[in-house]
Amino acid sequence: MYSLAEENYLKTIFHLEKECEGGVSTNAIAVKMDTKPSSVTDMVQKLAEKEVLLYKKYKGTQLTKTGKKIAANVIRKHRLWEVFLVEILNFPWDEVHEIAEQLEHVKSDELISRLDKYLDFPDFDPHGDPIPDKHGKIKPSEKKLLSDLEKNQRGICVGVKESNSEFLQYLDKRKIAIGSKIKVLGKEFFDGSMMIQVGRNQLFISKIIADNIYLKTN
Amino acid sequence: MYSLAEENYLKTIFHLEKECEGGVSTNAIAVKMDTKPSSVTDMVQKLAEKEVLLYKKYKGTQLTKTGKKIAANVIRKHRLWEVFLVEILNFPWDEVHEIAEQLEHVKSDELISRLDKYLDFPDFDPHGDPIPDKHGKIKPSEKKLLSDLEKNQRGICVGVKESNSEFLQYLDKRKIAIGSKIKVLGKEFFDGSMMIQVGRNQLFISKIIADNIYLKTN
DNA sequence: AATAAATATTAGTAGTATCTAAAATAATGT
DNA sequence: ACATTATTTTAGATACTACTAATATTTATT
Ligand SMILES: [Mn+2]
Ligand SMILES: [Mn+2]
Ligand SMILES: [Mn+2]
Ligand SMILES: [Mn+2]
Repeated sequence: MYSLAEENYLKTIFHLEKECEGGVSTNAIAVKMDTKPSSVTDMVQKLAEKEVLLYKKYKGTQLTKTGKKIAANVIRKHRLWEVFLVEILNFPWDEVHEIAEQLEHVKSDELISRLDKYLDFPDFDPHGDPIPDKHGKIKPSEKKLLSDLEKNQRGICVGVKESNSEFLQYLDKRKIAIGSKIKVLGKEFFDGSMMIQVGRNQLFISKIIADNIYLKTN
Repeated sequence: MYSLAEENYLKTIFHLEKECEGGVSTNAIAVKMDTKPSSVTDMVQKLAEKEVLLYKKYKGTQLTKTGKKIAANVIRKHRLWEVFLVEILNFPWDEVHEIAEQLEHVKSDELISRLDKYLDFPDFDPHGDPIPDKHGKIKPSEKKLLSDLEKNQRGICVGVKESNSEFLQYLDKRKIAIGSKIKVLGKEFFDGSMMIQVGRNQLFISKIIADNIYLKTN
């Protein structure tokens, strides 16, 4: 059984592996977890002994198959609980992450299995992130960043990249939600800002915003 | 904010205070928490400094008003989650306690408030125990032990005293549940064993069983 | 009241998870 | 190539929780 701290490290490394190729750095983990590099070294060495990750001094770490499975399971629990909080308890989507951070560490396979069934086996969490299956497998989904679309292209919002509260409330205010139809009306060359149409409304967004919205195009 | 360990101590002492009058002994806490008396002394001294309980060396402890409130809130969360697990996720009543032991420590008032509402503000958990309100107040309920009834008295099962899995499964097998109508057909003088009627069935139970079933009589 | 037994506390140790400060290694710029 | 900077690791300290063994206190027994 893995401790809360161990689970959080595995989860963080799992997420970082998708961005950095070939070994996650100590610093990257420290930044993401808001802790000190020395603490990361300690934990990473402990986890290496438990064989959930590979570690070579000064060279960064990679999860083993076991490590990935444990991490994916924590993420599965996190996202299922988020669905529960939004769909069943009617939380706004910007308030659920913190609570799911706690719920994801509750240990009971039976609980997650029943929760999954009760929620009717959802494939995505409220922010559009895929929910791993019980074996840790994640469906690959072809989604594009809004910032990569060109003028006159259109798509449906399927997720967000960052999901901090301020950003999600920004989207709420502008009626951008999962499922919204978005069309690029114009795109500035030099700063990547855009004029877009969301439903009937037209609005202007910066590249930073466009970099954090995922669309499915057809 | 109180740690998981602290919350468990407060909860345990809260429960023990109802039985032992005038100070809960270190040993009693140790037995109930399956730990060593020396560990209890350590923790109790720490909690005394935080002023959630009163402690005099060799004299046992008593919760302060603050301590009682914290404990009651943990119990409130525990029991609400048990209702959720049984009523919503259809867990059998003998499997929910362990999971609720973990869920009770999730910190979010908003979560509990919404869960309470979603469950339609239940007054009792699946074992018949009262759910404290958000101020920590518990409705006093007049319930009697089955073992205190005499021949020909009758009542409705409203709860159980012990709720370990074996006992609850024993009750399941004999179709004794919350809401069951029970009548005492006969009672042995020397060992307190009874012949009872549950619905249409007659069955024989030992005093130990009768000591753990609560009835409401009218 | 003296002795024995039960109960409770203290002292010292250990495991977990963090931190700061110092030292080691790697990467970068001239 | 060498100096500077950034990154990473180690050493040593702290907080938390629980343990064992030794000591102190209370309670029960004769
Ligand atoms: Mn989240
Ligand atoms: Mn977490
Ligand atoms: Mn319970
Ligand atoms: Mn607990």
